[in-house]
Amino acid sequence: MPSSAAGLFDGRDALSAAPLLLGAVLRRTDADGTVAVRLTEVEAYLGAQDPGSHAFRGPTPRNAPMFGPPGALYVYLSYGIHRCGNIVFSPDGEPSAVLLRAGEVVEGVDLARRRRPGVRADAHLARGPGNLGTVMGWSLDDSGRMLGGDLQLLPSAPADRVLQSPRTGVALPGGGAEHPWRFHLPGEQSVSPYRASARRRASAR
DNA sequence: TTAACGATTCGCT
DNA sequence: GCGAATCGTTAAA
Repeated sequence: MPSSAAGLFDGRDALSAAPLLLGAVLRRTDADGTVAVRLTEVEAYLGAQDPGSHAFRGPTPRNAPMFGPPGALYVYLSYGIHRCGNIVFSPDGEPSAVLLRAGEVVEGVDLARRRRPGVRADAHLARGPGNLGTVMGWSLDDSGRMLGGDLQLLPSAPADRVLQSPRTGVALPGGGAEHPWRFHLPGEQSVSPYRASARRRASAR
């Protein structure tokens, strides 16, 4: 892992690390080229005490990286289609990860546009976790991979202003106002609009 | 083996 | 702003 990011993982869980990731740049290089994204929106997920987390019910083949060492990537398939990426934190071996929800493409805009045909505004290229995954070119093979090499996290100075709100799309108890674990930068075009989960919307009626 | 359910997105109104 | 599409993952039978 890059030495510059190492301190970020020392004894920190996803909840305390999430706001620090805002403004950081994630940079991935593969056969197609390089794309880098400046993170503008993230969400924290914990373990046994967080019913909204994939790790809540213990390890499974899919969420195994969340139970592994910090500094790994956890990629999962959402709705059978979208690849969403997380960065794993795990103080004391507790599963903990930060979902990368949105960002601004700061390098490789051409490649990002090619990966998202039909998108008009560049600010929308990496808006939403599935879309961010698409421009980054995640594959399920990236799940469990450690940061480093062709996958770099470049930390930034802490943002001077961070907004906090309930997590998007999480239906279970602890996903809504009880745990406002979504963090984003103010005034960013790339931040995805908040949306309650389908289940929560239905039950709210 | 089977059925239910999304840490979502996009197109249409 | 609303609603359907879509298929892997999970838990239960």
